Amino acid sequence: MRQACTVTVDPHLLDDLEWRGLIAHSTDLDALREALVAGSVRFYVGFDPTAPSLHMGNLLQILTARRLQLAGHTPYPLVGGATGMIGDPRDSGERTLNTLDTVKDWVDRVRRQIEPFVSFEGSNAAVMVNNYDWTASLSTIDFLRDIGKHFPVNRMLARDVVRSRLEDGISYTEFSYILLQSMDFLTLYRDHGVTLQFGGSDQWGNLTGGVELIRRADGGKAHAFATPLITKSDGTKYGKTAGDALWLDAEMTSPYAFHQFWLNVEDAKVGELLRVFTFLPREEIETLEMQTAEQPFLRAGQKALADEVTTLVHGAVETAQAKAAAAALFGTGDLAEVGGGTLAAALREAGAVTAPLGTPYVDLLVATGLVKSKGDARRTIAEGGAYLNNERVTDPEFVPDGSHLVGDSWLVLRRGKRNFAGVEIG
RNA sequence: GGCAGAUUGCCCGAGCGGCCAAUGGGAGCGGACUGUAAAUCCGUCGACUUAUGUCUCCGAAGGUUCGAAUCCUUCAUCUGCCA
Repeated sequence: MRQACTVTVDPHLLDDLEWRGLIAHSTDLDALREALVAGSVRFYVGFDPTAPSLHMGNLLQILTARRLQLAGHTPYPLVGGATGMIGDPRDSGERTLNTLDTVKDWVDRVRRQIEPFVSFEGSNAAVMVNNYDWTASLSTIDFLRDIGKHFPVNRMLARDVVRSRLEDGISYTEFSYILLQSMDFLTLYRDHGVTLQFGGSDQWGNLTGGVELIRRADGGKAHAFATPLITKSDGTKYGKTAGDALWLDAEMTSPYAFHQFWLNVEDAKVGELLRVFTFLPREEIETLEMQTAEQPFLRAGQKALADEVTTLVHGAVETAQAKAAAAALFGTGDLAEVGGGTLAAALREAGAVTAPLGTPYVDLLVATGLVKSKGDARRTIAEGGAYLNNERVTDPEFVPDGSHLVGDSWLVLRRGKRNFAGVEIG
């Protein structure tokens, strides 16, 4: 057997996953439980390079992989060099294909983002794989004979995603995606003894496709489970609208913005998010949930959540800086009383630009990116949503002068309640 | 290949020669309330400008007209039916 016997596995892993609500669907749960207790299970979870960075939804999978590894199992994180070329079908319609160069670049970036979350050492060291390696050279004939033969089209057509697309159309390319992902599982099963795959609940069809392929092709037994889709309490996705996706890349979503995102999570979701996105133990999470219910204004749950997740993704140093920045900007005290160094750091964290003294306030708003045009800036002022140094600005012609500087050379701009940006005069 | 229909601002969707920067809904943004929450209410939502002005815009390019998102031609893409 290829199972590593030197690793001790945590027998309570599945209970913990269930308590955290991480198992939305699964194949035979008892069989999975048995396997997870018997020894180190080799498992895989795939990430398609659909953007230059992974996002919040992917983080859930990465952390789940980490949980499994910490419990003694062996991760095979997969980057979709091949599947990323094809595109998973989605309800919103046919995807635009990316070029090979783009996909390759994104594959590298995605791989580097996953690496810090798993360990590549020890007897259950992670093994990074790329499905391009066994897919690129595959011949069409082999693919159709060895893989395609096991997929009844009537069943493929019955899948929800496919059915919803039949009206508007779906290309053969996207229709075939499930074959590629299923083949990945089969390949990893054959070559590496991987017997478990998990993914988001939208991947359920693809997950079971692989399990079934292993059964049909090799008569093998494999497992799969799907993690839940995390939505806001009104049922909509987080970061669904363009622009405000929560990226793991610090260049795309600053650690400050990342920390703020978690801090602003709605009360009703804090418990769920703590269970899913942090490694805090059960008792601690239950205490935080209780505090959130009884004294919601303290936002103890949100604070713990923001600190934990930001530390996981960006490290303790960045987290401390994000917190310090928030404390300086949202603090009740006078901005002038915040130390110059602290203020400067806070503003750089929140976003800062430089401009000469005498620049009209409207232009400063545009320069910081708080508004997207001068018209937008004037509108915001008219709506009463524009502030300088925490005081509302009502005059659209306002031009800050030397008397407005705080922390030596800074102007603190704010739009609405919580969007800050700094301007360094120089 | 033939015939028919579609393509509207971030999304969905009205408009079918002037009153259209373009109804309505959603998302977003701001205000009030509060806790950097949810719900609710109000406002806002192309750009420049801040004027009762200019520019860009209704798949793309041409054309008809005093005037086009609206009519015509060609092209592109999608859908359906027939080969």
